[in-house]
Amino acid sequence: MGLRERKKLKTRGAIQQEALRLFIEQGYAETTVEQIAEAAEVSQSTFFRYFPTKEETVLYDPLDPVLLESFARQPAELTPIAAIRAATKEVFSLLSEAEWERELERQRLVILAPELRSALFDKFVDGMAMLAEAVAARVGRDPADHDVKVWAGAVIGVLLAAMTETMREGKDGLSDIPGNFDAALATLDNGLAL
Amino acid sequence: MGLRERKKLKTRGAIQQEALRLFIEQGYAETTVEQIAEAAEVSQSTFFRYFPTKEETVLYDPLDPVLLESFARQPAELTPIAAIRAATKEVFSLLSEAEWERELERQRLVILAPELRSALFDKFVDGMAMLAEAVAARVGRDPADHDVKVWAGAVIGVLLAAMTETMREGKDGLSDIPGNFDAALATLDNGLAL
DNA sequence: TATCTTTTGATAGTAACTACCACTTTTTCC
DNA sequence: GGAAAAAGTGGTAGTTACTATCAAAAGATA
Repeated sequence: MGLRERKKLKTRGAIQQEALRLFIEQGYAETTVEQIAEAAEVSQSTFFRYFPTKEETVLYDPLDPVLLESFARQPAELTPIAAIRAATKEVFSLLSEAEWERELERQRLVILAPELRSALFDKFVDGMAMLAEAVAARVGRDPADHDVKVWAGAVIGVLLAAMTETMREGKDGLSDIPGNFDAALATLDNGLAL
Repeated sequence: MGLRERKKLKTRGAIQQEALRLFIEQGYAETTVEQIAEAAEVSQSTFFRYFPTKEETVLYDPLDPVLLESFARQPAELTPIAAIRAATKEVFSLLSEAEWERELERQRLVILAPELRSALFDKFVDGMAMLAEAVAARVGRDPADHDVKVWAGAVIGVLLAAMTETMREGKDGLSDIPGNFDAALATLDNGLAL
């Protein structure tokens, strides 16, 4: 890996880290891009070269691809939903204490700042498409298949429900999205009796 | 109703109408608030007094409350999902040709403009909460009940899937969100077999 | 008519984001 | 190793959504 690429990774990391720090300290809306750029020791121009919007500094989730890969590796006997649950469990258990803290903090930020929450939409749509593709490969169907799409939609919807549930609790430091997500998936897998 | 109130309704309507017209003609991002204000013959200050953001001129959906009310009136024998399907069918059949056109146009706008799509998130979250409340009343459970929330999440997720499916088709003038939604709900009601 | 309240428009400002250009740093090729 | 090409950086000058403030106009009330 050339020097140029290493430098890029470093600046990207620095910007994101300083952004998160400032958001936590002062709040999202109260932090300007100017401040972030200054703290990361780059110009505003550079900031916008690395992140198309201020939102993206928080919204980028490095865990997504890891989760998908783990999902693909789960044994074939499991139902698709059981495979999701196993994958999330595996990935989160691999996280170090510090990474776990950082991830929870990020999720808290996303949930608490209304501007960020609304920007989440596109992430959900993208996630749904990726999920549809992954499960299609798993059960040997077309990703464009109607049932596959509906299934992915339902799973993403359940994730949304878990998020908002966490949101409502979230006065204190709990905010256990993964746990709530797992419970919700279990319910969905059991047939959604009402 | 006093003159003051009538005037307010009129300005509100004028702003929204001119906004939609301009968005369709020139695109959402290409239309400035200044243009809308000018077309509606008000100042920018007044614009922002009526609509907190530019987005809100498109995002307000007058059909939501009507749908909920219809849902509550559906016969008790129907499963909750069957009740949703019956309600949407009823409400859309009540629309005049012109209203239907206008509603489709609005939905097309929301789907096509990325800025608007991301602003949809809060609408979905709100919709999910309202749906949870409605279905809780219907089956005699607590709206905070875990199963109820998961169910509402799944339904909203399925709606999301129907929307994106429509989005992908949507090169031509089709864009039949209600139809796709109905089909997706049918699948969900049959147990999401994969 | 006189006064009190609401609505309006004008002005000035902030902050996110874009376009452009000159300058420096890294890579590539001889 | 050095020159040319490519990529990355910072600065400046915009545009636009949105906020704050205030004086003038219009409507309600008596």
